Amino acid sequence: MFQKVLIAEDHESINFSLQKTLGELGIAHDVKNYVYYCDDALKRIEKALSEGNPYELLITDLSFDDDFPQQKIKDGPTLIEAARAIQPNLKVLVFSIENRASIANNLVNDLKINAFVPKARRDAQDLKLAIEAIVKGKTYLSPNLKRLSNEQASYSFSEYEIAIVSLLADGVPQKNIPFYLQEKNLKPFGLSSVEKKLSGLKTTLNVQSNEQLIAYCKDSKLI
Amino acid sequence: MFQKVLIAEDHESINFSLQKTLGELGIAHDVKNYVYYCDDALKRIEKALSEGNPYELLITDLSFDDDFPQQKIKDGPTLIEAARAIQPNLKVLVFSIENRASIANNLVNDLKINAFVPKARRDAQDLKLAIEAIVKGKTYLSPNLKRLSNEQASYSFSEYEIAIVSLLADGVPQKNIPFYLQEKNLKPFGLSSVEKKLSGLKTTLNVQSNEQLIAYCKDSKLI
DNA sequence: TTTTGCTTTACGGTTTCCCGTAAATATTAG
DNA sequence: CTAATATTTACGGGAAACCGTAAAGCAAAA
Repeated sequence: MFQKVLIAEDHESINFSLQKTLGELGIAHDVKNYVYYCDDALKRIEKALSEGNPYELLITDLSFDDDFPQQKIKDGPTLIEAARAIQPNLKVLVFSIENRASIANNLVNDLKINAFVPKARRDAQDLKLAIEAIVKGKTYLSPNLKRLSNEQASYSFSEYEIAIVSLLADGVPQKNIPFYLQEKNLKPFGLSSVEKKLSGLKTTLNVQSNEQLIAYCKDSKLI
Repeated sequence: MFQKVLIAEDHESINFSLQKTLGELGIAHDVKNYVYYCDDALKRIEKALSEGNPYELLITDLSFDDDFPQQKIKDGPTLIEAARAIQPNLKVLVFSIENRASIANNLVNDLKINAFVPKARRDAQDLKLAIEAIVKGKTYLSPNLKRLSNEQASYSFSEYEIAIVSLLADGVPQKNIPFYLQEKNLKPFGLSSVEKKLSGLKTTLNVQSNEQLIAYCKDSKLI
């Protein structure tokens, strides 16, 4: 079992229960090992590393509430990247309210996280299973993750497509979109191309109107 | 201070930390006083009442994840109504991820809840302040609630307006909306009336297109 | 350079949306 | 019951969106 684990979680109440769960796994309890800000987390990782007693596991949330003073690192993924940059062998467990399997998969693929556990019913037990799996060198994806019905069509939007849809959602008339695309150096920017792209998106996602397309994108948190 | 408090919270980890916070306030710890389902919560309230030892305070979440077996009561507001129906003097504290002041205010006005605390930084301290305020007979609205910028324009949508906007978001062409409205016995259902209503909404909310209107409604969680 | 194939843009016809006005219907007052 | 008013619906012209096709632009290969 791990001896040295760092918790980065801004919500006081969840931070508490993480401590309790670690305690039940026999992991030593030290007030210095749970922090409420990403910046503090990175500092601890640096310090522990320089002292020759590095952390073995980082448990972090994905999103952190803004607060004063402004933090340099504002979310979990950025923290993970920064931490791995100075300590590549650090294991990472993400504990988040997010429960979409696609998000978890992307984190495993892109940031090579070792486990993803959503905040949900029986999440404390879930955490224990995840930590035990990591100890054994496995990657753990919680069975509580929800594979959404629209995930089959979980078409990956390009920057170009997101730009168009965002403009629509901001109230820009379709016929004016070329102007804004050109401003952002995105091409093709012709009105015909915009029309074709929107038409193609609607076909791909099986929606009938621009309105439904916007609703879909909002639901998928694409925009 | 309260002697008998019931916790209704489906997330295991948050349930744990609530117990810890209550303990720090000197409230007795009993495994029967924290439940993971609304139905269980109501049963406990009934039982305690019939035994002549009723709960003084209910701490509940707003939304509960679905689970098997299906529960009769599926969310916090419904639980609060049901509980107050059998025990009108029960104090209620809502502890939720929701942090919009408008939602909290509506709960205070409609369901007469006694406190609202959002899950956030320092939420454990916030909970203590809330409970102490309730003990003194006060209503507590957390200072961490966010008064959104669009809240000034937080125009209250009628069932009729939500129906129209929902149809649009479902991909129904504007010209077919009259048919669906008639099916739901909503009037006026003439196409002209629909056009006027949408036009009026866009003026009121200061948006330029149907697409932006849908985006606004999704952001405000109206649909 | 020319050819070939692909991407992007332009164009035109049709449909839908938008919006002002007028007609029809419902509601209320006298 | 009639008149007055408000609400709802119908209509029509103009703008925007939609969609297929053709032209133009561009890049790689001959």
